[in-house]
Amino acid sequence: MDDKQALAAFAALSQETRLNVVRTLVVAGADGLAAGRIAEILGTSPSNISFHLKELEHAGLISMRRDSRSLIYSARFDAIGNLVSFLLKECCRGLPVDQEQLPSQQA
Amino acid sequence: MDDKQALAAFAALSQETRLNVVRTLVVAGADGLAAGRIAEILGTSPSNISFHLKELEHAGLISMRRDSRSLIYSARFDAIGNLVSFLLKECCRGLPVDQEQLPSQQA
DNA sequence: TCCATGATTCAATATCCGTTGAAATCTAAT
DNA sequence: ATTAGATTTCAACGGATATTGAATCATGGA
Repeated sequence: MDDKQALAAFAALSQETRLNVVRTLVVAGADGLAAGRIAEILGTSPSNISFHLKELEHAGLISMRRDSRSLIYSARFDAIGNLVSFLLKECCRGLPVDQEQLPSQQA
Repeated sequence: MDDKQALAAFAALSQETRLNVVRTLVVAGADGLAAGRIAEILGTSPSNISFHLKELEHAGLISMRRDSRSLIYSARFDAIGNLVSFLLKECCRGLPVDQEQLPSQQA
């Protein structure tokens, strides 16, 4: 994952509705969810959810397929995993995730 | 880490200069770096780096201390670690990060 | 074909961000 | 007290982003 992809992913996740979309799709798993169902769950309008879904898709965090009239969106677990790896590699130098295991960094 | 903190952290990391600031400070370690030095390394202006440092500090990803005339900024490894944990917990259900892609502990 | 459904696109608007340069602040040395 | 150094703050501007409602597109059933 290069910088550009990571920046796009971070931007995508920095918006409340989109973060909740990703969470919802992660829970939904490989089956995914129709756009309208996501809008319903998150309590937003069709056009608004469509806007945010497009942003997430463009950032590579979710993918879409058509099933009859519905457009089904699902989480791209590989992309999310790559983002975690990016954070660890580029920003933590591979230090362990758990707070207790980190050397105390006072500043 | 709650949603608000995570959203702020993602927003902070979604900008190229700020991502590079974090990387630079992670490499610098606990000693940190003066604002002017960071600006120098990243090739940007004092006022610009000040703006971005404030954003990162507000997001909780870096912290500041004064040393004489210089303001020394350093990475908050705990916060970065918490963000990784958040991503894994909330967005991956703790699952699928390719272990082989994780960086090994570097000297 | 005609209609209903599911979703996207468009246009308008308001707000938020990032950049720039000048002015102000804060600290230390003379 | 004056000056220089390090950094922040301010105001202005342009560009990006989020929201809304109406219009449009695509699909499938009667």
